[in-house]
Amino acid sequence: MHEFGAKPDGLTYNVMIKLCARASRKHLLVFVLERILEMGITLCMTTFQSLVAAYVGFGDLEIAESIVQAMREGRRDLCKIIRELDLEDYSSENEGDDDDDEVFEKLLPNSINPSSEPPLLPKTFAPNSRIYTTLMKGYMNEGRVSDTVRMLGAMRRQEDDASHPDHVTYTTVVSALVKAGSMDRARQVLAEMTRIGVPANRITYNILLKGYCQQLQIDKAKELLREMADDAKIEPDVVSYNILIDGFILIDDSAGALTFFNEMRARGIAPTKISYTTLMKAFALSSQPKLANKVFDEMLRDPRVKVDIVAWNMLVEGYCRMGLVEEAKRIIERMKENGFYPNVATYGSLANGISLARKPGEALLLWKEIKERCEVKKEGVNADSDLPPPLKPDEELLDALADICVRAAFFRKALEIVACMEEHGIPPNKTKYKKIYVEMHSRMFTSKHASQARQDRRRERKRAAEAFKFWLGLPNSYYGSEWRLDPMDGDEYITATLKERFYTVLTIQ
DNA sequence: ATAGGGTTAG
Repeated sequence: MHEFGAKPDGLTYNVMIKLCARASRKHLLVFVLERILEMGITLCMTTFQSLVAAYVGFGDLEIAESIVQAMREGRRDLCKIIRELDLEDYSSENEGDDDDDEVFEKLLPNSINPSSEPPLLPKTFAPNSRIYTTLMKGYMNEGRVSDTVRMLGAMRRQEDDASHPDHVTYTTVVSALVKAGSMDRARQVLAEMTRIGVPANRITYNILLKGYCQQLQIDKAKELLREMADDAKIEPDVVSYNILIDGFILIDDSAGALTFFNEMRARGIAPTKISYTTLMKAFALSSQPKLANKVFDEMLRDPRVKVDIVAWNMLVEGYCRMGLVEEAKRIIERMKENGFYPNVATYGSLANGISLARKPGEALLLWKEIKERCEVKKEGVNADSDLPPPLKPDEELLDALADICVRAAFFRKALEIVACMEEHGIPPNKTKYKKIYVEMHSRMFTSKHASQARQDRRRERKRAAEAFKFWLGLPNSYYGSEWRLDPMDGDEYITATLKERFYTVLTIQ
């Protein structure tokens, strides 16, 4: 920056706070503040605002609260306060990506050798309603409704006008109440807003609409939609309608969803990609993939919106819900041709479709594709940009695949998948797999009349089955008959990582 | 794409 003769200002560092937040560098936040002070840059309220928002984003309400409290008390040793709290729960484990270390060291050289005495604020800053509201959001995020409401009361009692609750503060309270399912109390807050002359806006109403939909009170939502237009003179927008359309899905009414989609367009409100995708969801979830496809085609034709991965996935989901694997695979080919790589949601839908269609062979193909994308290819990073981006599988996807493989007696693959689950910190549902195994395969390989040739062919599968039983903690050829069939034993006995374990087992014989 | 409190799809 200096090379270009440009000097960083307060805004620069507000961006940097956001950068630290996005890169999961909580412990660096305090050094942004210190850097601003060391460079003699004029501090402004937005910096404190950004800081509190960042800590709230990290879910660290202790530091967020302490900043607000220190500001209230007019303390100038804020950096020291934050540093000490930061130290208490410091762990480098979840502090971002090592590769970014150098960048941050350059941006915040003071973070490497922190000054022994953190700098003082040049003057004091009193919190304003924005900062209070940000802290309030922290309470809301943690479901602390009574703290949210108590905060509102405290703000009302403040002497300075800058700290009084405004429409955003009230909307945050409404949101907290709605999240807790307290629609009546939320309506009381809305009434209070009108009464005291802090009028609700479209966002407030949209939050309430969402609340009624979540409570499956679609009639109340429709009523409120009318009320906001007729009484409050706030025209519903595309978000309001998207919420209602989704509300119809929640009560299994795809026809109602379509009606509202059409009503929205009749009112001259342009659908967004979310509107289209939500309507597709209505048809996908009601086993009408062809209708979902029609919506998708209309979305393709609408120049105002761009089809994205979510829309493609919804299309795939529609076919997979019906177990139409071939159609789903064709869609996935098309999405690839259009430059979209399938993601966990795509593969998750497909895995469920394969399970429904009872085509375990498809699961093997899918697992092969997923496995290739799970492996982090260090060498390929700089070269071929054509490589699909690495995939982070989730529990739903891997569990669906493992389930299929266990049912189909693909034990080697099942072990690969559970190993992958452990690598990604997902606890495999051993109890479920054990149940499937016992119910479906416990009599496997027990036929005494099999020919020698057939027994030879089965050897490899049998070894895999034994390894799988070992992992499940079921009696197996390695531990013989002394093994008790106790659901807890397997978990307690086995301590090595799964990968080490089953590879060792497979090479014993 | 790039600070600044509250809402919508997978």
